[in-house]
Amino acid sequence: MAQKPGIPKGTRDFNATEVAKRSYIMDVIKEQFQLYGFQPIETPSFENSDTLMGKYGDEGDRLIFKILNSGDYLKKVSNDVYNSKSEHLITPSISEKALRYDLTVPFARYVVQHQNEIEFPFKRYQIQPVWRADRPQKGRFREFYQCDADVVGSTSLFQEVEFVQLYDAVFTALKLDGVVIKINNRKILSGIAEVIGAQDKLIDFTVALDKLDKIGEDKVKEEMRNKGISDDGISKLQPLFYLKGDFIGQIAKLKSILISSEIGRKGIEELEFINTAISDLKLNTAKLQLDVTLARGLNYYTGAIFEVSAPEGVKMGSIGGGGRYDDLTSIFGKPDTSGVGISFGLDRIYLVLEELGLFPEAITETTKVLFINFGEREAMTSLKAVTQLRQAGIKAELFPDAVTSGKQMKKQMTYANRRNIPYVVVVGEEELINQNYSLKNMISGQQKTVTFSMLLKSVS
RNA sequence: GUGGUUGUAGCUCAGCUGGUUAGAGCGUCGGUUUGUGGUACCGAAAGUCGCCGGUUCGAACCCGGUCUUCCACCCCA
Repeated sequence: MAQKPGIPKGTRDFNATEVAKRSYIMDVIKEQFQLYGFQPIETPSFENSDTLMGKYGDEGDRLIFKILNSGDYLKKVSNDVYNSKSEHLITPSISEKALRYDLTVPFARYVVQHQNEIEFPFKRYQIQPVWRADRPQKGRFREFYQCDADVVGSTSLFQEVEFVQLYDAVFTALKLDGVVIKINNRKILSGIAEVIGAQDKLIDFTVALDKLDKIGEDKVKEEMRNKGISDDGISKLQPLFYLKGDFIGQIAKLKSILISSEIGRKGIEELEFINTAISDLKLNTAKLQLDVTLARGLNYYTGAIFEVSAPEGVKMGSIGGGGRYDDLTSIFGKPDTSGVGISFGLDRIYLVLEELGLFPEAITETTKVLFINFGEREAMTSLKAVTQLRQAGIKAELFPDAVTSGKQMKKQMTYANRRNIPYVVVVGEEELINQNYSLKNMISGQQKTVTFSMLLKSVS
């Protein structure tokens, strides 16, 4: 055998079953997006580098796939730059475009670019692939789909409330019970940083705090110390490490910690509003949980932060995330436009549904009736019946190649069996003479001779 | 980007401290059954042991590089 072809690491081929299952998830999400009033848009798979670079931090820049300029791209590079061997200098001069890294930044660009055509508040959804030059792991790919819904141009906290409901609606529709919608607020994190005198180290502080679940209290403190947060400040955090219990209880404790911080109090107020509304409106299957250690997400979140984790017992990272960003469009020249949005990780949801066996049987259903092909005359008669069945909305097909021996018959039956086609119709010489059809049920193995109207009725 | 891990037939995997013609199960194909699949029996095909190089009389096995898989970190859906 010749050298086998392959695909780049972190990418995948999808077979018919996989495509059907992925479409199922996307259709459910789309349906809910539309029920909540979101309109679809699409943006190009690659953007100008300026649009993307610097929006995700240094780490993000590293993970953006850059597209090499066309033509003799080295010719334009000055000798100084060329000899510098510095990627920071060389990359911009040989690459001016890059594959999109997420859907939020291109959306912000879209909003600014089309601001005069858009009615605000603008609610849009977008389901498209994104690319990251990451090292693959379970549930982590270099090409994957994001399903985003965002609202820009409204500061109302009802948006946050509706997004919690939307998460609940989608996962309920997917029969994925028991997902946990974790919520936090950047203002609370800012408030805490303020209280411990580490306002300038907010990012370092939150990144460390976020790891509490994973590495434990001691390591978190160690990391904070390494980042230059004072021991005095860290000791003030102590109550945070034991902040357990229900939403209201946690809020009460936070209030006492953040009493001196105006921004912290504002964050608490927002969380209370959302929780009160959700308690009143009620969720179907999801749970809303306050998690003050939740700090993931991009540097641009300013208010609410969301993350959805799979039901307990499923080993999978987050299956969704989002938050409010007050200033994203100002990077592109449109200040004072608040946005809030959420994202669904299609590929991870797929893995979770697969693991729990939650895909409906029906989605992989293919052809329902296969006609055995005995030759030209028989095939023509069969094709007439096939056409009528199709008009009646029944998936039907004729085996394209004729029987030339008994083995061919066997081959066609095997084909039907492999493809899980539940009915086979035999139209041979006998049936042609008698103007009837031999209908075989492939599950029971029973066969009967019928007229067309009986055939239609049997397979409907 | 850092550290580790994996790669043998279409698939899942054996293969002892390096030693003749590299094995199994499942699948595929053929036959028992020339108008009948899914279960049974018989038989067959199929592998430059990820790729390149090195050590050795001799390498699937040891060493180096590279690609790939999965995992941890970084970060994240």
